[in-house]
Amino acid sequence: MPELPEVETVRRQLHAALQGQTIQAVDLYLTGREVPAGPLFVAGVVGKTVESIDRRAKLLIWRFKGGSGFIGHLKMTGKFLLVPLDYTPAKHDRLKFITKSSAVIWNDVRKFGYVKAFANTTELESLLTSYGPEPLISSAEQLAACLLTPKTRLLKAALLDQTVIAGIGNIYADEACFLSGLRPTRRLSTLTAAQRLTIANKIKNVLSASLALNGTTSNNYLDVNGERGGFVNFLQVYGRAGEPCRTCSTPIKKITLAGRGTHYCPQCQK
DNA sequence: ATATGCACCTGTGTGC
DNA sequence: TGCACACAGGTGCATA
Repeated sequence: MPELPEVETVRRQLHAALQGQTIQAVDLYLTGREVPAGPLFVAGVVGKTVESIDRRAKLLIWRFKGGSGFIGHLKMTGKFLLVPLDYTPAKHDRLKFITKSSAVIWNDVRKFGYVKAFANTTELESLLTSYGPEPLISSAEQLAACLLTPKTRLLKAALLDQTVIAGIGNIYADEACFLSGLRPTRRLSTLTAAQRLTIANKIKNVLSASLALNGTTSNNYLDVNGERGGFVNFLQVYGRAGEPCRTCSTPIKKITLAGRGTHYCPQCQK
């Protein structure tokens, strides 16, 4: 579910809560694809001290002192929740990481998310090889250059491809297209250099603006404190099918593109 | 080499 | 109230 702003919000909160903390115990509620080699995973985590919680694309990276750690992908409904030690397990809880003063729950309704251990930096790097540049770190010029080829590709499909630019998902792809005045159905070859630079800047702008409000909760994303993201009130097109465009009042249109619900203003976006 | 469709799961909202 | 169906923030695969 979560895209870059939501994952980064969770990263910041987890990092603040866990840096320097030792994982004293782990409760494993369910073993399956989402927790590969469950007992082995638990054994690799217990007793480790958190050095940092980092992020690459939509992946959270738990780094332990000594170089090992694990990555976590929230996919559509994954959550890390910070809870008190006397917390009662809830439906869809998969893991509980227990520290001296609190605990972190890994909960995932749809089981698409996963955690996966790595033993050292080399193993971690091998898990991160196929991602494009980070949009909040890279310059607009760098991002614009990622949208040149393949020429026949749909703009929306390119934006969703994590190997092109990392971290953009369905919400921010649609929002960035609207803010750029570009239809998501445009082929890359039809974009001018100025338009590529515009959308690159809008990608950075919309991700930053959303991050400042702890992301977007349209359905069930929650941060580690169970709080909703505040950016939902500022969405221009996502989830607004049939509602008037905030700029020109034309009803927002919804189509399927790249297999995803895609929202745009037929008047403002060309 | 791209697009499409489906698969992975569960929950929720809608319309009959 | 029940039921059937569409749809959901992500990816990865098989097929066209």
